[in-house]
Amino acid sequence: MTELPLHKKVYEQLRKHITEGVYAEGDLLPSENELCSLHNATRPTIRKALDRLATEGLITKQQGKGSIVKAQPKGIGILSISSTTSAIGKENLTTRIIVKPEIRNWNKAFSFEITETEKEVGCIYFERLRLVDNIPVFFDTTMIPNINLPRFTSKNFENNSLFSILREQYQIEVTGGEQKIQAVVADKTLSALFEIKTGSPLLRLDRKIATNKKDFFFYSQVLCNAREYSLVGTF
Amino acid sequence: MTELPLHKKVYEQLRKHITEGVYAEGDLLPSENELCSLHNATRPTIRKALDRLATEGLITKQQGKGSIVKAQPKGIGILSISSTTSAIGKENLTTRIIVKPEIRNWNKAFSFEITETEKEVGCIYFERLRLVDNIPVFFDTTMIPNINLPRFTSKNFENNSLFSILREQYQIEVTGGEQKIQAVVADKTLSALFEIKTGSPLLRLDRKIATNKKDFFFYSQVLCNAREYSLVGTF
DNA sequence: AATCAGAACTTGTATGTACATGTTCTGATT
DNA sequence: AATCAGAACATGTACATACAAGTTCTGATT
Repeated sequence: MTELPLHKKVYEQLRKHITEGVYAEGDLLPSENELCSLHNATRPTIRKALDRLATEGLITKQQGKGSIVKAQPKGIGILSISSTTSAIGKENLTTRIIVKPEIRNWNKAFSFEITETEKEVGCIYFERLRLVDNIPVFFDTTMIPNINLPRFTSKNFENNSLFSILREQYQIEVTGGEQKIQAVVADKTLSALFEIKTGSPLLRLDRKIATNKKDFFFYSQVLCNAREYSLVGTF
Repeated sequence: MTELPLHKKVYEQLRKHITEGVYAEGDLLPSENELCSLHNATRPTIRKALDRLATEGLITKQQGKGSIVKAQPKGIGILSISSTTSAIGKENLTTRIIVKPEIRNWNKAFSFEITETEKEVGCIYFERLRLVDNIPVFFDTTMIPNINLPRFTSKNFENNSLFSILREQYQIEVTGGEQKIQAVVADKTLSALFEIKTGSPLLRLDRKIATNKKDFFFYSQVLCNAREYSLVGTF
């Protein structure tokens, strides 16, 4: 267990407090100097945490006034946040495994090209359906290069998020990634999964996810019925 | 004309050099110390510029090695970048005005609520079709509160981007915003505009755009035929 | 010639300081 | 009582410094 940098700890705590409602929309966060004494840190350190919150759209900063907590986007923050669980909160989210984790050969990861090494080792493949308030909202397919993940296929993804498992059991942290977004229409299979009409519009996100392990990426494709829950992001 | 902060100037210059190809994909940027002497700045200042490039996905930083220029996303970077022009480059983009700028009453800005003040002053409304290589790719509707923008409706949007006009003639800078993304299917009107079949999938982006003028937002809805050009973003 | 320790680089984290600039409150003056 | 200058406090920018930790090159030793 490596020690988290101070500015990250401060960021995590503030973020948690904001998302959990300790500070309400429109509230002022403690001033930078107050946060300094709270965390035994100096302003540059505190400011680094606040800057990140600002670029992620959780607060706005106003010179002379302070850091103001922004309205929490009502939709699904999957564009900037890394995991579905943190995007909508655990309470209403249930998961149904459609295809259990298994080893497969692969030549491409959706619309992303993969390296020769990745092709050789194959991938761990699984499909999940995520329901919000018992309505199917996401159908996601995940492909992870089959390197150094002993006993991975036997893990249970119903109650634990993929990201937690990677972090806690394999020390793999998600550091970022890229995604492509398209609109598609539901075919027979998808309309059955989402319980919608064939021809209904769906969002498709192809994501290449980067980690703290160099050259270790994994890939996921998310199909999203964004009728009730639209995807939200800040820029 | 207010002086730009040093860290922003450094950021702008590096960004320009990267997008213009002075540094190729995979190249190392000059080290932080080299950039310090280049710009007569100190490391914290330089690092602030580099950090922004990193969070925007233009570079990755590797401890002990340096700042590596990332591959420029091939798709349309509309998710993180603010204007269509900068998203795909001027060369291939042409604009067709569907509805010329005019004053209208409004009660909502697409899926965003607006304030009483905004309702009272009305909005400047216009619709544009953007073609990439002569193929219709974007259809956007813009609504701008009708405050302090003299002679705005007579401006020409075919050759100048909205963002340039706001910046150069009204000193309004875009500072950020939020957006909601949905998938929709083309109705009769849209299928005619995009020259596609009725029922084809389209992306719909509702955007609320924040500026340096406090409480001054404007709104745009972009419908996007993302079949050939998928939307790309980093996170 | 191959190996390996270490120097010389790189970025990461954190402190301390100084002054500029915008906002809010307060108290003396009117 | 209302007004307004200024104190107090907020964030914005920038400097200088120090050490930690990862990467790469180099040269002495084997």
